[in-house]
Amino acid sequence: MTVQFALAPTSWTPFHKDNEAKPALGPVTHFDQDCEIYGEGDGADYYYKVVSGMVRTCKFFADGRRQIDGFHAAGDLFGIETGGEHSLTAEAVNDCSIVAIRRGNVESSTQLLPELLRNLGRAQQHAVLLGRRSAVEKVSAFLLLLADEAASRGEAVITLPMTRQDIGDYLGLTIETVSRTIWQFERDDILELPAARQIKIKDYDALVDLRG
Amino acid sequence: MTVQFALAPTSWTPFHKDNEAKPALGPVTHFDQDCEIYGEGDGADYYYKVVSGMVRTCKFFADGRRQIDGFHAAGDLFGIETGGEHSLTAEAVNDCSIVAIRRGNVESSTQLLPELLRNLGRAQQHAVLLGRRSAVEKVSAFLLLLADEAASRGEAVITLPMTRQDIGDYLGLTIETVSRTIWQFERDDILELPAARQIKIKDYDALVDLRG
DNA sequence: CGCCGAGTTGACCATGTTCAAGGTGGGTGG
DNA sequence: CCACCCACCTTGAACATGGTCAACTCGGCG
Repeated sequence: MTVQFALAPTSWTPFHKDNEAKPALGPVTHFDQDCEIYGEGDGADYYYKVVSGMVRTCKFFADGRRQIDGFHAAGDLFGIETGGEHSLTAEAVNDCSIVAIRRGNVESSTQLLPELLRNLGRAQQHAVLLGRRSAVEKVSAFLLLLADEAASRGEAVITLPMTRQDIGDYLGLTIETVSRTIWQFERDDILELPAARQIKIKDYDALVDLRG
Repeated sequence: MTVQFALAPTSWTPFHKDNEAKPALGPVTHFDQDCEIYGEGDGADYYYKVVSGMVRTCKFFADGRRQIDGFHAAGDLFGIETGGEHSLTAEAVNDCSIVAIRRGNVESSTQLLPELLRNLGRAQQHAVLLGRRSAVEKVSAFLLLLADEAASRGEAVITLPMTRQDIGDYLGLTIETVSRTIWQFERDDILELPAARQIKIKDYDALVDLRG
């Protein structure tokens, strides 16, 4: 793994040089897998947009546990904070390209709003997913999310960018439970697993049922 | 319980008649305890602001389980949605007064933004609280939230507006577990319970420790 | 006084965690 | 091209946390 530093605000250069009321964009920066994009407590002068690849935002606890707050795919905005510093850590799930956007442009508010609403809706959905739901419900809900995304890209098979550990930390489950649950789905002829990181859904409706 | 209907959009009348660029406000409406303010699937033409009392937004499942997404106190905005309809149900935790604000005023965006950011931050915190945390960690985190709010109002004792069931559904725990955990805290001299709905924190630091 | 809903307490049990071992596959170097 | 290695994943068995079910207490209100 190549060590890389987070986007340095000092190296920021405007992308749009005309008078359009567009947000000030930094250069597209590449991050290798598992690289930190920003850390908890870093100044939140910029927010970020995924160009390609996938980013996870997460919280680390003193005992080493980790809660993944969300996965962000191409087009998603992340790192939008209420205070002056980031409350989560952002890392590259796989190799990815990111654009930094300078915060504080009031004129960008109207463009920001829809993205912000989307993030809020997702965060709420995530909370609903985590509370008082069984492993089967959590995993099937997660797979359905991925399936819908894949379908919207016209893909019939889900290719997982993230590890079982990532999934577990997102769903509040151990890797063992995630593994067992997925295996159970395969046994029940709901899924097909051509490879470890590939999932083909054979019985979509069954998953919808199991989600609860 | 008096049955009351949700704010009827048809009965909306402007509150501000001058030319100020303020959001169009509906009248302040009162809701009795446990009344529904809006339901999942209702049109989201308005969002709402709590004037007094407390509101819970929650998701109901087919099997009767309920996940509370958040509690909203005086001054809080709720019901801000990404789509055309509400994805959650809003109910009055206790008797409360609510103002409806018409959605779609572009000029209100800049006023909406900070509230939206706050809601996003809270939702993220909530997700972190729900995933892979023990009952002790969840309850202590919840009590600390309440304690800080109470302290900001200059109150030394927390007065709970919500039932144990509400707390359980917020934290993803059963009422029994909530009850046992709080009782354990009292036993450990961390809390004092003058009444069922009153909590005095005796050892704040211990709670911070337990929160993890 | 008795009822009723909210809360507490106890005993048992199920789900998911923990710990431990074994498998698999992609990449690297001989 | 094959052997090895390592990270990732899978599988199994014991265990613990919190859920379930049930009984009981408490306090407010008719």
